[in-house]
Amino acid sequence: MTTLLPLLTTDASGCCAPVTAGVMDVEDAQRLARVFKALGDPTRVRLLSMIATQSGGESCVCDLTEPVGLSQPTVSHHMKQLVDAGLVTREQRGRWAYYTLVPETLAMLSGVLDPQASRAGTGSSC
Amino acid sequence: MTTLLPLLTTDASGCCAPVTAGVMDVEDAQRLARVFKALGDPTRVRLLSMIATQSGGESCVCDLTEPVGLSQPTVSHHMKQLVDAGLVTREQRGRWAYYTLVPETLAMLSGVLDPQASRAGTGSSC
DNA sequence: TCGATGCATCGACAGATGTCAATACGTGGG
DNA sequence: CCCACGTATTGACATCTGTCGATGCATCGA
Repeated sequence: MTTLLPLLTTDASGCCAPVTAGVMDVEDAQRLARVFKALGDPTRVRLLSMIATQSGGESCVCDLTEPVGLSQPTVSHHMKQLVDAGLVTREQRGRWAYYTLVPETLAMLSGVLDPQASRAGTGSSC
Repeated sequence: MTTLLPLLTTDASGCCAPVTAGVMDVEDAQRLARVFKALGDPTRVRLLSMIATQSGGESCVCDLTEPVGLSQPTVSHHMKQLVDAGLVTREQRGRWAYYTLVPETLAMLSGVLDPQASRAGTGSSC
């Protein structure tokens, strides 16, 4: 599991290795940053919030456009960002496109950021 | 506590309120997005990782420039972003500027994203 | 079959962002 | 006091991003 505080790589490979060893590699950083970037817009945060609070845990674009106060194409654009980041999934049902959160992605991010999960590696036993 | 899955506001005010009630308000979303945006760059994620893995939990710019492979002004720029987002603190000691993680901010984000913490409000008891 | 509806894509545009070289700022040493 | 060193700031530039109106593409109902 990757954690952010140490931001250690998934494998606990090198102990007492050079500074950059044990540090998240470039690819992992890119993947993580891609997801965080999707969360880096107030509108998208609100969209996620709306989907999450919606009874049933899913929403269609038509439910989201008005409360967000932006045009339908803009909302569609944001939803695509969230889908590409793996934060929500899209399901077409009839004329409507329903979006649902991906708890696994949220849990992954939560774990990466959790300071509690980051104590390993801080030890001085080597 | 704010959680992201429901992305509910801090106060559990409205039950069975209109759709946008219980949803994170605009200001909260802006604050959150601001921090996530700081995490939305691979370089900054790596910088955080390096600081976290550094023994002592702090690093100066001179330690970060070379492993990141970018110019010193660019690293300084990124560090300012991280400071402004509340993810790290800066302490000048002699000629060097030391940066340290802010565990509280990471914990806050982790809590916001944690799907486990978001079950409240999903109930159908009203 | 045809029109209406929900959503995505396109094209355009202003503003934000990441990067660097050059320069300015502060601190410590001689 | 002045110089060297670590860092921050500035200015410039290319690229990315958020937003919209217009349009295209399915799907459903009549």
